[in-house]
Amino acid sequence: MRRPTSFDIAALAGVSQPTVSRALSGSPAVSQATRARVFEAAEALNYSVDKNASNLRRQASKTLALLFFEDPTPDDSLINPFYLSMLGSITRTCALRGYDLLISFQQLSGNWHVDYEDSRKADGIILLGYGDYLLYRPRLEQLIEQGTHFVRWGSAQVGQLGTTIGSDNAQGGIDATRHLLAQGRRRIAFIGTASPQYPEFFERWRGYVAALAEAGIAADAALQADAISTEEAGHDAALQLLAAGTAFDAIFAASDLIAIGAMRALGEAGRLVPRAVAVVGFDDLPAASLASPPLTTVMQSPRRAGQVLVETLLQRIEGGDVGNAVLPVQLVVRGSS
Amino acid sequence: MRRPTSFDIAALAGVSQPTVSRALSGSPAVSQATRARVFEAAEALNYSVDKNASNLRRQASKTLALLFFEDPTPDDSLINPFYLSMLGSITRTCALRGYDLLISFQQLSGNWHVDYEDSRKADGIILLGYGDYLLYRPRLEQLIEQGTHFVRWGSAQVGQLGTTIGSDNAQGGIDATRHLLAQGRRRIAFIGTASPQYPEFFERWRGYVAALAEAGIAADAALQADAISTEEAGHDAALQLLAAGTAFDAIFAASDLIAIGAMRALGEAGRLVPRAVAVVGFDDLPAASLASPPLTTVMQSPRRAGQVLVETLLQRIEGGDVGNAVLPVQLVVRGSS
DNA sequence: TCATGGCGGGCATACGTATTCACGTGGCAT
DNA sequence: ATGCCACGTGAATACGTATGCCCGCCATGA
Repeated sequence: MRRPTSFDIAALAGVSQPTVSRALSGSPAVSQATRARVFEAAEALNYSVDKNASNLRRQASKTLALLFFEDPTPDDSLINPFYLSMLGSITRTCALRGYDLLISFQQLSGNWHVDYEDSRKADGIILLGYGDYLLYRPRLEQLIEQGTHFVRWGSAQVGQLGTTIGSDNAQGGIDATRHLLAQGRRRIAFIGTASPQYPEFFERWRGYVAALAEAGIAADAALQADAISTEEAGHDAALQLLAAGTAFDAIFAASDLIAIGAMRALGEAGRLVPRAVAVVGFDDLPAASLASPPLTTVMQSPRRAGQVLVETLLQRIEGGDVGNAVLPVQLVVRGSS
Repeated sequence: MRRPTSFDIAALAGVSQPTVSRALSGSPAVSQATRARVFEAAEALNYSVDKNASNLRRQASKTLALLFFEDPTPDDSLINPFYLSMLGSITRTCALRGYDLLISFQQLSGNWHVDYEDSRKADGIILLGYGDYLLYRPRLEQLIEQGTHFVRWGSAQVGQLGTTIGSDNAQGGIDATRHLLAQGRRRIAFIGTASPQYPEFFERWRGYVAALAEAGIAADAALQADAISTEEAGHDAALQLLAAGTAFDAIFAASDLIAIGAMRALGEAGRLVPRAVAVVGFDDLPAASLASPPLTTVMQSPRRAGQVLVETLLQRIEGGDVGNAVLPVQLVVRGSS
């Protein structure tokens, strides 16, 4: 049997098709009695509104698109776990607001900027992912020019393109470094990157430098090693530091994965954590508390992050002129420091 | 300026609207010259096909829906990491085949079974999640009755409802247990559940029993403790085993999270891993190799799993009559055994 | 030269819902 | 009693694309 349409419901309920539409969409222009009849008929025929037709007519899809970027590991399915844990909260918030969620993984260098909202698949876009800001920027510019509704997760500092939601990375850097200083550490290494090309890491680094300055310590370039995102990179960067021979008694890693990689390297080199080297990470991944020793880290709340992202995007879609948001972070002290 | 439609392209290219449609969708009924003109015009106006209109006309959405279930932790965003790592491969395979992916988290007890394909939001559904099969079953029955296209991840044994893709859980149980036996362990505990209500765990348990039988050992009910999915449950179950006082020299845990929880409990009780108790898990989560000691486990390939799920579903949608698939597993030996 | 056939492309219409507009009916106030 | 208004509903149409059908043109063969 053919799938029922609103006409079938209309016939069964003894009203016209438009009335069916009105009744089902909760329009106040239909009486209670009629509404009840319509619902009954819809129930009987197992009817549900055809999303495509509805979207076409209304010129809106009640759908958001979530775009993940992961440039460093293009072919693998290794998404940063922190983003994955946002996913739950994003989908839930969407559902709560009656929106569906489309999801897609993208190469940063692809031409994703001309897609989802463009073809009316989504009313707005959430951008998630670390990545080289230089690659990112021109695409953001095009999105803005097109008038696409979007929000992104990143560094919510001024001068960033588009509405951006992010953790208070600088404060996190300060908290982590102060904590290490309070433990009596003085030679604190930073593994991450101090390049503004990666604004989140850059902010964390600035917090680190600021906290050192407070204690009257100048940042030492020899105590900084580059690593982007992955456990592997953290491992290699730590090895590099060890090989360079510069003494250090603590590491502030720009992410938990980096920190875990670094701890592995320290372990291989026979340097005890936290005795010889204290380690602090950033993110509070589930893996952080499972590591050994459990990793002290700066917690970002993926739940809150996801909520704010969705709420902000919806406000933008509805024409609101909302700005960036900075979310608080919190130091979680565990065994590694 | 208004968003361009196929009529605008037609006017610019000097052809009719249907020709634009044909040209863009690659119909052979349009000449190279015309096609080129159309593409040029589309490019110039920054045109892209309106998905809603296209879907409406074609009565298909070129979209799949992915439904996650997580009954044990209903309010939290803690999805089983194994499913999350499938996500990457699922979205990639979808993209490769020109499909979009809708995603949604569901309560097992909700009425998700009357939604996505029903309202033409998706052409088919992928079901992911552990969970009580008793809750699950009636919904599956309804899906089948409705003629909805779906595949699910689970135990691909006979007697399961719907097309199911799953790992070779029984073989995994056998491999893990044989491995422990080969290490000279004789008192091997099983943490998970031996209830057919959770078919995947049940299969793993059956493999465990079979391998024991091979070695002339009868399964001892005192060496079995219940735990579903979570790290917490694994921890508690292990404590329970310890408290019961029955001696054991190895644990086969039905999942990595359980194994990690169990190792934590062992650590708290001062039982050394692997010296006093060897531990083997199941899944090969990223966290498995980060645990200490690194967890020996039965690897399921999330990449392959995602691919097979999508490919199978697409075949079903295209009318193919494909059956279940059992994916091979592989034992990964690490420090915990 | 004309018939035939094939190919490229136009015309018309279908897809199913949401919305605008207009109309009828009933109640209330004058 | 009449006029006005508000409320509930129906008729018509818009949304933008895809497709069945048909036609005209050009090339080929007799």
